Amino acid sequence: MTLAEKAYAALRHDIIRGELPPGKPLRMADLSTRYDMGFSPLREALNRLQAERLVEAVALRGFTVAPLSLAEMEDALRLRILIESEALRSAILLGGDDWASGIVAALYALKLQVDRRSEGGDVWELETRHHAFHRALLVACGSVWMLEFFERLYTATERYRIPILLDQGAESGRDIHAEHAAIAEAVLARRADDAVALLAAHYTQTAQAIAAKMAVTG
Amino acid sequence: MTLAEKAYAALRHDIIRGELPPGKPLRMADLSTRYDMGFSPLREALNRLQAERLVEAVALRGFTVAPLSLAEMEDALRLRILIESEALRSAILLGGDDWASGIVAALYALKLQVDRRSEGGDVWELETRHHAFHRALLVACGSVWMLEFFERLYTATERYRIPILLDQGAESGRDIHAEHAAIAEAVLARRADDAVALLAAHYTQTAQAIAAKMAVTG
DNA sequence: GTCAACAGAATTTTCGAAAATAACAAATCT
DNA sequence: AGATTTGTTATTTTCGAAAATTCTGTTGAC
Repeated sequence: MTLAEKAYAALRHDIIRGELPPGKPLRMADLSTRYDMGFSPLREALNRLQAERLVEAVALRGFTVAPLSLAEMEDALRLRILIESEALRSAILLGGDDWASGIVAALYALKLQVDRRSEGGDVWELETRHHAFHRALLVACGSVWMLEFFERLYTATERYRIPILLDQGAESGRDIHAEHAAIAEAVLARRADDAVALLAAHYTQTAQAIAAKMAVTG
Repeated sequence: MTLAEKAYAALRHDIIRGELPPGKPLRMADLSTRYDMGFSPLREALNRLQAERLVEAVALRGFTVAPLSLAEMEDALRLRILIESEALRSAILLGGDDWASGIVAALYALKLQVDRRSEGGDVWELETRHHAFHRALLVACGSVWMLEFFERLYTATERYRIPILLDQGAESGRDIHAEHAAIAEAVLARRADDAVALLAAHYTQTAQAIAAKMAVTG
């Protein structure tokens, strides 16, 4: 693994997790000491992240962490529903046994980590498995572009979900596992309309929870 | 404008236009002489293009121009229909006078260049105006993510359309201007269903023309 | 008191060379 | 003869410094 790839992974991680907060200027000198490498691999990583809209760049004035806004979050979630609905229908049509068992496995792994949460389970591992579950639903859709946009939008919305995720107690009465299980059940039974409706509802509720949170914390 | 931005624009241009053909290895030394600059700005540009899937990178083995495939083209055009249909409906709902007159202007500018084509009009200018027309249709959709994905997919499909565009004679009996005019008319009359159907048909025909061309030329 | 111009500092951008790695060819061993 | 190792070359990757640019604080004029 080259340094540039390490820099990319590390910066991406720190931005998504909120360790580098939105709007923060990313000075080359600071990054160089923080990640212990020269300018070149950092610049490469920052340019890739710029293309992904995780950082913004102004010529000769450097990079900053991309800002967050309620409007962008709602926009991204709306597009997630559009694209993932289509992808899910395709996957239900095209998916084979590997796909189906992958969903079962991902759901089970997610559940294990969900149950560990109250006793201090790693919240980032939970997030990783959540991502894996949603990807498992769509992976058989047969469209590389849909999967790419899924990843892009998931990353974008993940940044908004972090505050909720870190806020252990405030679950706002949702039973997340039940939602996931219901989606998985409908998908595995190949009830496309049900599955899409459940998935859309899942995201709409997420959007509302985020909006409520952002209204409080600013 | 920094050198890195120049490098990005030049490389992007040359790849999309096919001057750097699919699969071609992009050696740093060659690029350095070709564009007359050092490695650093080139690497930055290549990294951004990698994130846009216009070039592929393998660690320690350099960059190559991303390949083309019929399957990817059909995938991209299918997604264009999905996303642009939704964007077009939004734009028809939200668009004001600026948007509407922008469409009229873009269509007119496009027509001017189309008419110059038989007498050796610049084909790249034609392509620029074609892009501008399709963007003008959607620009009022109110979703930055949709517009971003539109640009991504337009760029991806543009590479496939180049052979057809350069092939002056072979028009396969389509009246492209009539198709654009019909779309614009339906959009301006706010007949969303008609407009979406016409746009989808426009793309489907394009996909077929590309597929036919690729079957011949390989 | 406000605005413009100017120096100095801070920062990014670019270059050229050194280091690291992979691909290739030749030589040695089984 | 075939396979494995060794050395050479080509290429990418990284670093550190120089160049270019922007920002900041101060001075001077109106």
